[in-house]
Amino acid sequence: MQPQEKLIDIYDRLLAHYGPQSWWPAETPFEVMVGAVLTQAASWTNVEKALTNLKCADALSSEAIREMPMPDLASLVYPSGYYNSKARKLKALCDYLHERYGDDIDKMARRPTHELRIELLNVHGIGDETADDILLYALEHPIFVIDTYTRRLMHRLGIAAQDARYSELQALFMSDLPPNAKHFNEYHALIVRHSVAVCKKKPECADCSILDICPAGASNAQINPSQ
DNA sequence: GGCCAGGACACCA
DNA sequence: TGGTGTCATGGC
Repeated sequence: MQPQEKLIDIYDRLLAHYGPQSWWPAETPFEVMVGAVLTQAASWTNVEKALTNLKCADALSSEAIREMPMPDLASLVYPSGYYNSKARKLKALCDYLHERYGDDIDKMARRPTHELRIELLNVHGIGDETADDILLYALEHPIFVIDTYTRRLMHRLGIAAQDARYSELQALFMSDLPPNAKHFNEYHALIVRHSVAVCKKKPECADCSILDICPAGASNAQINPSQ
C-alpha cells in the first residue's frame, strides 16, 4: 500500500470508529492559542485546570495576560506545570499579538501561512508543534500538526522512524494529503483521540486493533516513500 | 516512590 | 547541527 493510501486508510478507520471530533476543545481562537502553550509537555487535564483558573480570574484575554504581574499569571497556570516558563511564554505570545496585529486575530489569520509560521517561531516559547497548533486550530490554516501521539503512531505503523524529524513527518502528511484545514484538523484530532483511548496495559484491546497495531512492537521503520 | 504526559529553550561541543 | 540539562505538576 502506498503512503498516501495508507494515510487515507488510517484516517478512514479512525473516523469510522471514533466519529468526527470537531476539535480543538476551546471556545475562542485565543483560548486555542493559550491552550497550545499550556499543553506543552503536560496532560490536557492539567491544562484544563489552568484554563479554568484563567477564566475564573477573567484573565483569558491578550490584554489581561499582558497586564497581569508575572507571579499572578504563574499562579493561575500552576496546574499545567512549568508555571514560570509558561507564564513568560504566554506574555511573549500576547505581546506579539498586540504589537503585530493589535490583538486582532482575524487580521492575523488573513496572513499567508508560511509567513505566520515564521513569525510564530520567532516568539519565545513557540516551537514547531505549538506554531502549527495555532495555525491549524486557531487560524484554520491547512497545516498538519506533528505531536508525540502522531510521531508514536507513525512509528508503530511502520511509516516513519521514531527519531524522524518534525519537518520530515509533516512533509509526509502534507505531500500525500490534499491541503484541507478541516481534514488536517479532524485527522490530528482523531490521532489524539485514538492515542488517549489506546489501553497501554492491554495491547490486544479493541482500540489498538483498529489500526492493526502491536503497541509493544516498535518497528525499525524508516521514512520510505516506496513502502 | 517512580514513571510518564500532546515542548521548548539555553548551552555546549 | 545535534545532544543534554532544565523547567514542574498531577495521575496512576
